[in-house]
Amino acid sequence: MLKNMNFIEKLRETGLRPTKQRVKICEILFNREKTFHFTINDLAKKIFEELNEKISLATVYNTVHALQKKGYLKEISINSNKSYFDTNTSVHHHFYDEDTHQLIDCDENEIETVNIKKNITGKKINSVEVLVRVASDNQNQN
Amino acid sequence: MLKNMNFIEKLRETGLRPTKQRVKICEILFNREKTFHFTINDLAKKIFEELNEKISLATVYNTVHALQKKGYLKEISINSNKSYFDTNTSVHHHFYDEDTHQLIDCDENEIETVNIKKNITGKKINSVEVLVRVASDNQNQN
DNA sequence: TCAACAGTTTAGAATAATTATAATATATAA
DNA sequence: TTATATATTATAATTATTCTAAACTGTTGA
Ligand SMILES: [Mn+2]
Ligand SMILES: [Mn+2]
Ligand SMILES: [Zn+2]
Ligand SMILES: [Zn+2]
Repeated sequence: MLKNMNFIEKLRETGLRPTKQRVKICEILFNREKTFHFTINDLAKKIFEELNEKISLATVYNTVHALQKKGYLKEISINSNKSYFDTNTSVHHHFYDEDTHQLIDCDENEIETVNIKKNITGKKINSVEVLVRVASDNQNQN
Repeated sequence: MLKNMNFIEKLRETGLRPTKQRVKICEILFNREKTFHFTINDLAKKIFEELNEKISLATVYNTVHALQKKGYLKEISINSNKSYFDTNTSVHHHFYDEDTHQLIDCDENEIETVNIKKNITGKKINSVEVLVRVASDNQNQN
């Protein structure tokens, strides 16, 4: 689902009825330059800021899960108390800023391809993803 | 906290009172050959199997968090609905079996050192960890 | 055009993991 | 042994998420 699209068409193509709520959520999620990493709460807050009316939390959950199922969103595991979602659905790596709790995507060229030497018989590799945890460097005030 | 230790001594050394419950939990967690990856529920179940009396869930949480704070346990993020803990507290990589929901540690030599080319000014890297998701290979029945 | 129907939204209830509370019990220092 | 700080426990509270069931809306085809 790319930038500045007709989301009504797009939703219909993927078998999702283009309701007012879904179109608005798609605009918020996908009409942007960069990858968006968010929690359900981030999204609900942004919806309320951009619209003046609010969309039910249940609908936000429903829509995010529907978009995820259709492959337009990906869930990311950073910590275990809430779900993060990502508009970049490719297999890719992240920096996680432990101070600001922000996720940053890594481009292909920023992390060398990870070489896996282990093989588990009967199992295939679905994804290989790196998480780089960073925090402010208060040590070297030199 | 190594295998077959006097956990009463060990706990006292780290400033934790060696209560009956803590000693028993340490025995279950650390008296084993291999790394133990577990959820609070896994641990609570195992406690009830090995002891005949049960330890309050609140105490299980308290003890796991106390051990984590002292550096004897590490929290792992696999999915966002429950916490996984790891008796291997070093920075290391994992295979996650999406069929069985089991975590497997990677040895140093099983994944080549990940080369990070990106630098974020003012931030230092705390850890670089790889998660390899695997699942049963039903494709090649050839 | 518009009724019919399936799919969607919604508020609120239910669930599940985790954390907080506060009374009771225990470990340890004096 | 006794006093004090800490820990355990049952239970309540909290938080994220999912479920429910009634009201609503998008779409289809007469
Ligand atoms: Mn947690
Ligand atoms: Mn989830
Ligand atoms: Zn991303
Ligand atoms: Zn591990």
